[in-house]
Amino acid sequence: MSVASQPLGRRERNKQQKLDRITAAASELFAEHGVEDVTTQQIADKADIGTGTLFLYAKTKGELLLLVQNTHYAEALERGRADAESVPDVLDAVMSIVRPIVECNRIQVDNGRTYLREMVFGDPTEPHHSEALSIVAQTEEAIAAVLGRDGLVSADDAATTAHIVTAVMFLSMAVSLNAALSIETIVQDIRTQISLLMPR
Amino acid sequence: MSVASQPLGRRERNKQQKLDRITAAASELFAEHGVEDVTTQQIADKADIGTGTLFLYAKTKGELLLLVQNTHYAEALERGRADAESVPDVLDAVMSIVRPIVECNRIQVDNGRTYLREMVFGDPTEPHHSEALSIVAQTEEAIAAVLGRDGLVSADDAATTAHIVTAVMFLSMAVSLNAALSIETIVQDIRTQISLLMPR
DNA sequence: GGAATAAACTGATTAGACTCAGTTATGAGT
DNA sequence: ACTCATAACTGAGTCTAATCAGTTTATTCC
Repeated sequence: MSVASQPLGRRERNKQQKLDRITAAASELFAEHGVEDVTTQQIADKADIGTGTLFLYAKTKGELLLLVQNTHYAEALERGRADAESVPDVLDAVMSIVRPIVECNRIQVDNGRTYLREMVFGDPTEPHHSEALSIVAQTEEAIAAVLGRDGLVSADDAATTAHIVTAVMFLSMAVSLNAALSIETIVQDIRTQISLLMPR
Repeated sequence: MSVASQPLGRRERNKQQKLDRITAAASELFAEHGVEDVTTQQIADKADIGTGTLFLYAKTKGELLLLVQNTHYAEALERGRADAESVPDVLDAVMSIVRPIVECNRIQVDNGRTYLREMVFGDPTEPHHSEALSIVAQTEEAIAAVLGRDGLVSADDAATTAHIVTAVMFLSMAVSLNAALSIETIVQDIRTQISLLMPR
């Protein structure tokens, strides 16, 4: 075998496998019971690792949720970004980025809201948190790109507007009072707000 | 003594005194050490009540913080509302409502951020939480009033815009990445965003 | 005054996230 | 092959918010 074919020793491989088992275990348990009703002990047991080991891979339970949900969020963003390209109206195009994110976030309302809570209030120096922030930044870039594509607004204004759009979207999904609302209602609520932000 | 002069029996008076002692104890301890570094036990001890009694007056530690901070927030709103009247420019007037709220929220950054967290994610059926929501609603009304005072925007649009303003304000104050920023920087950040919302 | 009823109170106990002192596995140097 | 150093792991233990079965205190009604 070539020198580069096995750059990972047993140690690195074990670590990767453990992380995979943790991700799978947390993912399944969170999806089935909701974050609140799953203990870190259950996750450790299902991943077949010690209690303490879990916290070497994610410093808090919240980080564990970020780890699990980031992938879904990133995929939703990708879908929306693709959709937006073929939508002529700017507001509609922005909404085609927003919609998949809301849908993804609302697959399980509690998990979605807790995910947002962790993003806003969690520790940004933790790896999974900073990955989440990077996806948010990408979301704002995608929205800014749509806003700026007709040359009607400056790049600066597009970026600021995109930031407002994510703020509106986050709060609509997060607030307790909206917890019981349907995806459609939330999307409509967001649309009403950002329609006031469109270039006039 | 007249029949009406003592409408409160001993029971009601005791309850009120206890609530006062709890509010005072929590207020002092939170202000001195920050919510995170104060245990509910310390608050109960300082208020001279049993551990369990505390939770008859506030169902969670978060509710206790809402109880303490609501008063300050309401006062800040009142100050801002008064200031705004004498400011001719609409954007400046909105900012004179925003500024005292930010200042009040940032007296102790951790407490301010935790307060916002409780408002967004807490249980709206709890009394202190619902009071907080009522102050938010009043904030939006005050901002909407300023936005609509020149007759440039419809009442509906003013209300929606005011809602966006509070969303922007909340997130600017809440996000971990802004935790270290000065009041001035936060205010400027909010101003930049809401300037794009002004009637054009 | 003295039951009877209900509201308010209490602290020992529980549950669950997270820590840390001690152990084990891996890889590097010889 | 055999140290030695270090990274990774472990689960018993800690800390603290929150609960609840049992107790005290106030009020009502005779």
